[in-house]
Amino acid sequence: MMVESASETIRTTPSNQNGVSSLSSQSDGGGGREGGSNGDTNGEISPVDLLHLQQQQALQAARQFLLQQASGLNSPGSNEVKQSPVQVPVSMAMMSPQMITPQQMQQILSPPQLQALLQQQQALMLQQVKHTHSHTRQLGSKQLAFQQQLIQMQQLQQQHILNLQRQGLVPMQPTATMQSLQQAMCPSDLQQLWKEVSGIQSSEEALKQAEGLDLSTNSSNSTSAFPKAASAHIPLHSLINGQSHTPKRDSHEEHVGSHPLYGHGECKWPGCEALCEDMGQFIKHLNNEHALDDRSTAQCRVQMQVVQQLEIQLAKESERLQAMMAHLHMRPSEPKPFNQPLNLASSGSLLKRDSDAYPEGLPHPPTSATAPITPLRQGPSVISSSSLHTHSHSHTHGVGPIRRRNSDKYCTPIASELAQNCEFYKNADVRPPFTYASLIRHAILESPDRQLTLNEIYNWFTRKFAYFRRNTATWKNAVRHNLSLHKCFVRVENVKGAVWTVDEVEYQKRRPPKMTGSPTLVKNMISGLGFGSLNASYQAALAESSLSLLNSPSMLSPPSAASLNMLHVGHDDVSSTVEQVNSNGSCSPTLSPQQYSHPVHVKEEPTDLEEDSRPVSLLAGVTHSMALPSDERDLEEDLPTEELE
DNA sequence: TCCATCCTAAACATCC
DNA sequence: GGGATGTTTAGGATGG
Repeated sequence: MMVESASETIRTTPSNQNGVSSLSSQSDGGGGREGGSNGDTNGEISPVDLLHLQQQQALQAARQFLLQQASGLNSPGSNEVKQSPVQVPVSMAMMSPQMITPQQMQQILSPPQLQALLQQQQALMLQQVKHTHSHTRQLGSKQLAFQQQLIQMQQLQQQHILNLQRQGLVPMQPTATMQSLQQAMCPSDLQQLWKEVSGIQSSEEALKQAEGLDLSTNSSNSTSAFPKAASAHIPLHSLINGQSHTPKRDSHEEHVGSHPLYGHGECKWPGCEALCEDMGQFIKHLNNEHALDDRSTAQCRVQMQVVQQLEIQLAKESERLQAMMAHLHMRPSEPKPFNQPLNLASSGSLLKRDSDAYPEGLPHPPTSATAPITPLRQGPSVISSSSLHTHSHSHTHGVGPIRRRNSDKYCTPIASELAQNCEFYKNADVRPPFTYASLIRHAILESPDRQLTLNEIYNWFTRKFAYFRRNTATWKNAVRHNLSLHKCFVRVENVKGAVWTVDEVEYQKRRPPKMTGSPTLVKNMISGLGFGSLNASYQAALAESSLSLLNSPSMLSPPSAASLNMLHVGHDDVSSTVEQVNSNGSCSPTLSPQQYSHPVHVKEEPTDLEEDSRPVSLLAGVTHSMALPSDERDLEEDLPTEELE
């Protein structure tokens, strides 16, 4: 909406055609970059760039508007403010604080433009003053400018302007102009105004202007950004009282050696900048020049409103930042396998899926067997890479797999994913977003004995994933290849033949660090960063990264039931841990301590140094990880190796 | 660009 | 001999 408005406004200026073409091409729903005039036809435009572009065009619109305003004001013999041919609402939309920061407005407002705008408002205020203060002398231009700024900082309370409009004195356009200027006025502008005003304005006038700003005259403005109790509606006597304490406080702070109004050898009173050699001189200056009088009171009041305005601006900017972050972290165009209707198990999960952040009706991954796809996890990696390109490299042979390696990269909780999407993966020809190694490991750890024959691994794959019910030669070869290649998979011979087990130590060795930093940092990232849009699985992984530390007996109290629940479904590593806990706690019907120690025979004893580094033997390496106390195991499994050391 | 990781393909060996 | 299993190598792709 704002983009379109910008285009409309900018179209009035041929010099802005560049901005129009590029912006309109982006505002038409992603119709491409065929505009081409901006020279950005080959590169991808990031959302940040788009925002920047929009703001630049907004600035162009604002400049155009101001120029037209100035030209209208400069028309000779014009006593009334002319109605600009520019579409005012459009321009105002462009100049809203959501589009232009005060700094940018300061940059675009050249002195003549600002002067023209002020002159326009001077004319308005002149009539206002004539009406409301008939006894008042004609004010100088700087006084008027000051008064206008006062009014602008109160958002030009509508009641006040409506009164003028009823008198036919003020058209709508200047109202919007002042509002926008007020929104865009930066502290330096105000400082300059202060400087202009402070030297000439009498105390009486300042007081009158301040009185005129009282919100009591604008009480009908329900949308006023200034809380009455917090800013302009503060009774004057209270201000005076507050001011009366200033010298006493100053004398106190003199001993301290610092003063908020004193810095770099000069007075920081708004618009003053008087040079003071030392604090004593400054205090003297403060008491003399900025003593309790009407002018200081008015200035103080204005300063309050400046602060208010900045706070409002900050709130708006923060809101915009939130929106930007939300947008950048959530790409609606991404395939969202976790939003599948088949995601039956997730409904009751404690893990809140990021589907909440999506509007209804977004495309879901196909479930047909004709187009295997690889669901991508929603996580940091997606933001940086997967969202910008398809991430769907497809080989020309065989299964046509799509690369996926995020499970290991970010320690995707397979147990959580499978638990919540098991039906989906069973029925849909969707490649699971896990590596072969992680799938094999999960299959093995999921088995009652934590050991599987190759054929049982095959069966697990085909049973769990529809994707692996075809092209068996390819993925079975890959499974065998992974079993042999990775040292974390240990071939063990038992009475039934060769089985495969998992050496967790080795598995953790080959896993990249999931999250560096202190647990506090991780926890703060989860809780404080506001990444509600992040995939809950990733959040769970993060949480587990910290919980694994927090669960340490020396670190924290036992995890809550919710935490345990999350752990159980949230991470393959941790789920195995929980299983272990359950087995030791006689909650699991599948595992017993005896089963861990059932006789198996190592077929091939390792001989190289690396293998010798394993605990005792291959079997010992397996049993080592399984026999660890749960807390230790948590630490070992969930922490990067460097955190363990 | 380099490197680590992952995936796929393929060759080869061994065992049943 | 054939199939299953296991090992190894090679090459391409991807991402840090």
